[in-house]
Amino acid sequence: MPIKVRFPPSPTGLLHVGSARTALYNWLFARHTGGTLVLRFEDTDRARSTDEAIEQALRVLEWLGIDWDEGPTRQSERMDVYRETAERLISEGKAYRCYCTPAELDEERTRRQKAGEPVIYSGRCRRLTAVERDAFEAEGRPSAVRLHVDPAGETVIEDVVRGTVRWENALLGDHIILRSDGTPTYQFANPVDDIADGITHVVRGEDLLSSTPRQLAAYRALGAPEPVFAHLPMILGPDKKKLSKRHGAVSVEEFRDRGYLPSAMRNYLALIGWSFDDKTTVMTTPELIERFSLERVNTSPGVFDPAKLEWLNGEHLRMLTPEEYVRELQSYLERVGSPLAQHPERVAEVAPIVQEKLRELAQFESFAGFLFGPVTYEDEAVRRVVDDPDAPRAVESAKASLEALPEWTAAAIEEALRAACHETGLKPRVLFFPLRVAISGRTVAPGLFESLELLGRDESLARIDALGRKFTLEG
RNA sequence: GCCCCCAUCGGCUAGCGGCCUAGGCCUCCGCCCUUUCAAGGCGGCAACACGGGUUCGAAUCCCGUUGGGGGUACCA
Repeated sequence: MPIKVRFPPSPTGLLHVGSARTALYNWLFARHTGGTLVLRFEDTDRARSTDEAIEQALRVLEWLGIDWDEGPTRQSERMDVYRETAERLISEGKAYRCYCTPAELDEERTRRQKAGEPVIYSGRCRRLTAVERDAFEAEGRPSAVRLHVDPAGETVIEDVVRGTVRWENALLGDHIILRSDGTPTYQFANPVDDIADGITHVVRGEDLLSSTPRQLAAYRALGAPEPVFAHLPMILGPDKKKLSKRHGAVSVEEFRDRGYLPSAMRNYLALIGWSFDDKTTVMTTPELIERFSLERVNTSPGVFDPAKLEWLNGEHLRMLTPEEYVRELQSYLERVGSPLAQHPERVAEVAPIVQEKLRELAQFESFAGFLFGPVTYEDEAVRRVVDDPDAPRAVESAKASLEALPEWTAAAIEEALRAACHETGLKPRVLFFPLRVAISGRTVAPGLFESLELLGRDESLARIDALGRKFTLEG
């Protein structure tokens, strides 16, 4: 039987890395097996669902390169289906109307809680006589619809990642499938759609494991074949708590905006809860698709580690061809509205000398901005030069050799500067450091010789002069 | 309270009874690359939660404890 999976986010907030990982696993599984992926928005909670959230989710999926084969559908457009299905269940005696008020339900809950009993619905309204029911209706009492869950026996699943998991049916209670306003609950809309869509594998977060028996009760009531379940371990914040907005950088778009590559994000996300073997870390997306399997998903929750993502992004940045790198960099600069985006030719010239160092494209502006316009000096960098007794000599000698240079290329510059080292007896690190600060204003920058070449002779010498004046003034 | 899940270095993980004096990656710390450095190379610190079993033999299997997580909604 062909495999069919789905990713059904509820558009009630930002799609964070946890949901993105779930989407990714479904996608990898579908692509690996040649199956089908369905995208569905579960927006039955009208109060909390927003169009903005849907648009955001779509943007994230597009950026991540996760495409789908069917949908996106919206549950809010299928309200009549859920209602009709619930009605049918009522007429078949598998569901019933419940007239209990929130206050009554609340009271029952606290009473059971105190008594140390499982907190489930008593099933009181299931036993209502026709007369009692008519009375409630006449009274105009609102009613919800509950699914009658047979308390006998147990519900057992063979979870692909967790193995056998079982629940006593007596501990389930009759849950609500249709609210009193006529809208379906997740416990109902979700299985109804999964059945309608012919979903064969339900791959989702572990937070949904406990709700599985309730959904399976719906499958049974509807006489549908059960899907295979795979509950993925949760992704936790650094405090080992469930991921939330409180944890800062967990919104996928935030990483996109800092210049992360989708391929790096996919690689990193794939590695929380899954591994290929004991050695492989860096993987391209085709490799991920080729190697992914639900059987190798592990059971324990994982902490989201931005540091490793950052490292991995550097790896993926370096895997790009020079041409690809320029394209990524230029489009990144445009997307974030960087002024440097105005100079695509310059970006193309500079890109090769930063590719080996950057971990995030967002670092580009501070790392290479000095090649686009005037320098701004970091206090720290200037101070270190001013405090260096050898600096004046270094600058003077370097300046002399550079001025005499017939040809302004990185190779010639390197040769001249190394000769200057030899003449002055200064170590390269000592002689080069003030030059780096002079042209870039920073202690951390791309390669010195390449930077000088790109900057041009006049500008380079002007900056070296400017720094020289700085320490005749301050030193 | 009740139900379910989980438990290897600071983090991600490998390990599915002997190959483990526990391997890889990130982080951190050193050293090297007669150029800073966030790049590269080399090296180092660092873990089987605890207690009982089972077994010739347990990180691996079973039970319990502890700890963490999730659910227990007319949220998803």
